[in-house]
Amino acid sequence: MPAKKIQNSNIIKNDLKEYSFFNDVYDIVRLIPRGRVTSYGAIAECLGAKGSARMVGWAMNASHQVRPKVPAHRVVNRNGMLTGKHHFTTPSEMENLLKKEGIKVIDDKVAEFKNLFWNPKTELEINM
DNA sequence: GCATTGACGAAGG
DNA sequence: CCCTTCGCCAATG
Repeated sequence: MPAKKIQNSNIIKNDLKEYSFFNDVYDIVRLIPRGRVTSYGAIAECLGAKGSARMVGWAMNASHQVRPKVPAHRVVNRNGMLTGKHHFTTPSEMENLLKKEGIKVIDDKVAEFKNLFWNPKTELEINM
């Protein structure tokens, strides 16, 4: 699959099951540059699973224990809202991490979201 | 096994 | 512009 080609990073070997989809998601998220953000749907679409944005969210859920680390805070919903903040160690952690990268967060939303949006499909120029 | 639940998103009212 | 419905599909009860 495309994402595996993007980066043959050390994929987490979940002992028995290896969910390539999850790993593909993690690989893409790891490629998001500092100070940029993307959305769940964009990642899903990039993987050819356009309608499965929720699965990306589910993958993020498990991403905390994954190594190498996954910058899950750079993934927000399509409106730039920090819908996943409650899944971090503290509700303010996600916002703090983003601010640390120079991203302004106003009212749980990424300011200038449109400009900071990093579309994996076009930025990486994946060929399916 | 069926029902419910989501860090989603598009469409319709 | 807000709300609901629906498709999506792994995980959970």
